[in-house]
Amino acid sequence: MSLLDETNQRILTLLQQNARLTHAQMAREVGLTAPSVAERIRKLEDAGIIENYTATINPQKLGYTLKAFIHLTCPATRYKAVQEWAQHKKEIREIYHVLGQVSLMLDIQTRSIEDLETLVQQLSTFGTTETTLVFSTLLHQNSW
Amino acid sequence: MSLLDETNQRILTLLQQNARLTHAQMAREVGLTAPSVAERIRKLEDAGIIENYTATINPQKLGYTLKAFIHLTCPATRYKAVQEWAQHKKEIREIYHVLGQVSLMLDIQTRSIEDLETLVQQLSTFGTTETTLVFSTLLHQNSW
DNA sequence: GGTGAAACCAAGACCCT
DNA sequence: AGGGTCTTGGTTTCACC
Repeated sequence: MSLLDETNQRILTLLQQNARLTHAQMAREVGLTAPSVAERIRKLEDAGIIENYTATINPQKLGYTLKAFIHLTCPATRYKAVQEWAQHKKEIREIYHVLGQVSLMLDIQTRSIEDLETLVQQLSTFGTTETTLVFSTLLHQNSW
Repeated sequence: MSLLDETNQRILTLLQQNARLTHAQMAREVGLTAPSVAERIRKLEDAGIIENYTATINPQKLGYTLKAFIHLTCPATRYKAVQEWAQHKKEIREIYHVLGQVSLMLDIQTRSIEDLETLVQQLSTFGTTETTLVFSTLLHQNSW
C-alpha cells in the first residue's frame, strides 16, 4: 500500500474537512474497518504528512477584526531578534523570510488600528516597514 | 458564564493544540466532567467561535515545496473572475483583497518553479503581477 | 486487512444548586 | 443556567487470524 494511495487521500480530505470524525465514520466512507483506518492514520502521522489536528477559531469573534501584512526590511543579523520578539505577540500569526528587497513578511491580526500602530512602531526599531491592510478574504482553500 | 471565561479559553487552547482530544481528556485538564466540557464546546461552535476542526498537512510531504506570494494589480471588475478561476487551483491557498495600489494578494504553494511560472502567466491575463518567493517560515503561531 | 473482547467515550435523560 | 451522575450504545485499542 502506498502512503498516498486513493484511500489515504480520501482519508486526508475527510480529516481536513472535519478532524473530529471517528475512525468508524471514516471507515464507512472509504469502505474499510475502523482499525484499518486507524492504522493508516497512524502511518500518515508517523510519516509527518499529518502534522497535527487543530480547531479553527474565528478571529473576528475574539475581537481580532483587523488583518494586515507588514513588510519589514532589515539586516539579516536582526532576524533572530525579530523572531524572538514576535514569539510572545499573539497578534503575529506568521513570519516569512522572503526573497527580494523586502526581507521579512509578517502576517498580522489585531484588535484595532491602535494595536497595529503599536506593532509597526515596535517593528521600526528593527528596520523599515511597509504595511498592507486587508479588506477581505476572497478565497480560503483548506484542503488538498 | 461568559463564552470566553478562563475555562473556555483553556478548552480553546487545548483544541487548537490537538483537535482530537476526547471530552474526558479535556475535562481532566480543566477540572470539569465530560458532559460539561461537551456542552461548553457546543456553545462555542454555535457562537461561531470554533469554525471547524482540521488536520494540518505538511505541504512539503505532498511535493508542494515552493511557497510564494503573488501581488496582482487589476481592475475590481475582474476580482470575481480571478476568484472563480482560483477556486479549482489547488496551488492557491488564500486570496486577500488589500488596500493600496496592489489589489489582490495570493498565497501560493507549488510543486515546482515551472508550476509557479504557469500560474503567473495565467494570472497576467487579469492584470499585472509581482511575485515574492518565500525562503523559509520563521514563525508559525497557531493558537490564541 | 479483518475479527472479537475489554476499556473507553459520547450523548442524552435526569437531578441538584 | 451550569454542572454532576448515570445509562446506553458507539468507539478505540489490542491481540490474534
